[in-house]
Amino acid sequence: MSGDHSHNEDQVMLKVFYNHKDKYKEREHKHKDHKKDKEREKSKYGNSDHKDSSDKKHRDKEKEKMKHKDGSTDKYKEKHKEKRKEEKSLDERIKKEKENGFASPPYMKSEPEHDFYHSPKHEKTLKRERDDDNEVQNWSSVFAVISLYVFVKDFKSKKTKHKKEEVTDGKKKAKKEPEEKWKWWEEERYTDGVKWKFLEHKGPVFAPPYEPIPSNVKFYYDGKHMKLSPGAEEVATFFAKMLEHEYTTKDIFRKNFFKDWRKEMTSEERAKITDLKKCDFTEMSEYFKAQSEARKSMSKEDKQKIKEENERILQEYGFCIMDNHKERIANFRIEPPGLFRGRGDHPKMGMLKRRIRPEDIIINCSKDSKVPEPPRGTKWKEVRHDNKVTWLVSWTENIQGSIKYIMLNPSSRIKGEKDWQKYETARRLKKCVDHIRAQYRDDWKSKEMRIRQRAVALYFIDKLALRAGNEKEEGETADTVGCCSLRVEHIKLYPENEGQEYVVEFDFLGKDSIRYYNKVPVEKRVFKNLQLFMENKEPDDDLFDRLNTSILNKHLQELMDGLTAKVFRTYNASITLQQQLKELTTAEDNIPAKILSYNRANRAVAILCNHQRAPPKTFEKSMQNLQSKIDAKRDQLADAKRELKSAKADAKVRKDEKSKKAVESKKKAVQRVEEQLMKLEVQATDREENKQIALGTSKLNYLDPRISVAWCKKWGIPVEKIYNKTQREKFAWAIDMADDDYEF
DNA sequence: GAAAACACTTAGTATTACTCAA
DNA sequence: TTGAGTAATACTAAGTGTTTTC
Repeated sequence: MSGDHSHNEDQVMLKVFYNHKDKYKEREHKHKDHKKDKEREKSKYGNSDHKDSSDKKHRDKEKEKMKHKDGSTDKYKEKHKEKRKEEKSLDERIKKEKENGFASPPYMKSEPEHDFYHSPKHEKTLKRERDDDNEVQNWSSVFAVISLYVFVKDFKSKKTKHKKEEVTDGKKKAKKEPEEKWKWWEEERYTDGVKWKFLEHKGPVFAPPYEPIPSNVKFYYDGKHMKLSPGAEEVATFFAKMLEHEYTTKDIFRKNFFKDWRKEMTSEERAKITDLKKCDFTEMSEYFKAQSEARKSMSKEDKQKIKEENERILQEYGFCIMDNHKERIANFRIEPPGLFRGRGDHPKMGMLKRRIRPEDIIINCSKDSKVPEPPRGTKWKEVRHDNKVTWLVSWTENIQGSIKYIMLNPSSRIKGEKDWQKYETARRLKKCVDHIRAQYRDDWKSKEMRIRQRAVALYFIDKLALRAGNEKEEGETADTVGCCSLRVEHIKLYPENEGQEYVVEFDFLGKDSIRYYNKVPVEKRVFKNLQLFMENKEPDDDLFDRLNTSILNKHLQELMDGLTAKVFRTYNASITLQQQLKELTTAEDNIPAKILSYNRANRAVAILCNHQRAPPKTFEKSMQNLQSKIDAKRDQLADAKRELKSAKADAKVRKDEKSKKAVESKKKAVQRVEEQLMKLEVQATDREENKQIALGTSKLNYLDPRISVAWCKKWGIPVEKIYNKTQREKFAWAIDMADDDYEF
């Protein structure tokens, strides 16, 4: 967790911040020019009392808008209006038909029958269920619908493919493109807090039971061999497996581990093993290393077998049926026992994460679904049917006492809808951000301390994309902060620094104990306020002592429906991407150069959001490799040019067709090599700039995918160059709906 | 109204799978 | 065919923000 920025990186960072600041100024300017707009906005949002009825009406209206149509998608929705009309009437028909509360489908698509996926497994289940009179009706109707309309994730299964082809052949060939994906974004959403109407799954996959190590792999205490009881041995292996890791050198880790380990020992063991330093795990560690080596060098067939088994488990447990669609589950495996690996200086690192048993598990599914079977001889803690939540399985973890969940994959409807909604909220912020900014600037002058604090904090959240900063229980987690929980010790004020006025230096550990370091010039008022907030305080006192996240969010909620601190991060990230893309993309550039521009825009966002990574272990080496490739390519280019030159000379003398052709082909060769060289150089630049910056987090969580999709469409870049397969699945909605002129 | 519980998103790292040059 | 390097995926910790409880 270094987080130490080099000078260079600081500059990059500052550059982006300055950019940001300039843009902000620009916006302010615009703001002045549009006083009328401002006035309108003001009346729209009010400025003191937000509880007046017109305001409420407005908010309700906004809410309504969000529910049914999102500004951006007007055009898009229009496209599908017709279709939906059709579907809706069907919907109603079906609703009337099924009123017994089970998985009645929202509607049925008028898809050709041959387009369905009928897994052999379903057939089986269906047959089994037919034996049960009570359920026959439910099941047959459910499956009738499912068969008509199941979202098919993977058609690769041979049987299915075969079946499908048969049917397709029997009917018209028109529907050749088979992978018809379910476009949930073309459908109505639930608006009443209901997350689903039907949910069925097979429950979690438990961690494999402990396999004792062979008796020749020994554990030594104080130099003497000691056979451990199975319970103590298992925990010992957890430590042994981590022996190479830095964790095991840390005092807290060792202390916590030892304490928990002793709890698992028999009383004899406990009496004997009193000092971790005297424990010798090396044989165990070697054994596991050898095992993983063996796994690597397994025969192809064996590897294939394992792969097939994993695939089987995935097929059985990795999917659920939610509202007539087969959806992928994200984490269907229960976390195996082990030693807790908290990040940063976590006071609980090294503690034993205990094994989760069926008795710890709460299953969530619909009443009319087939409840998953617990492993033989066990039972679930509870089975509930709560369709106001999205999780399938939950358990309480023993380190922090928090609840863990099994939920759906990001490609699922339930996650996608939420994600889409998130960006729509951010776009609504775009519409009123000028007003909000004007307001908090005004609040810097407030007579009330709490309001000034709120306004300065909000300024940081907006300008620097800081996280909200909830309070944390002391001693339970690593000491990290966000905006509202900043302490006096985390900032330094410089009336003047390196030629700039009113500079604030931030230095603190944020989420995941990643260091945030930044020097920013701020407005005089902010600076003066900060001086005031810090007066007569100790370094470990709260900077904003009259503020917390719930006060801040309550305030934001009044400014805009659905507005919270984190919306600013989404908004600023997405708007920055859009602006940077506009700024950096050059029409004349070729595709690799354009992609470099994209990555740079993405990088600007990652820097803004402080998304860091440890430089890859192989970084230097891979850079060297790339450099030697570049050198080789340069040599090749020189050769090609030489050859072209001589060919030209040759052609001048001979003046025949053959030599002219030779010149042409040499020219082309030069061009080709030049292109290759450029590609490599671009790659090197990209990689170098990316050394400590993680692009993935912002790409996945902060950047409205429609911006990227639109950019791809506009410049003719294949979307595969920007999003890999998983990302394309997650953003299928955006890829489908964004046109090249999409504006965030 | 504060604390605790809950639900869900965001985050970096470890592991695995894939790719491509030798 | 192999294995090094890289990309993708899996994993799970650590946040945010809402709801429930006391």
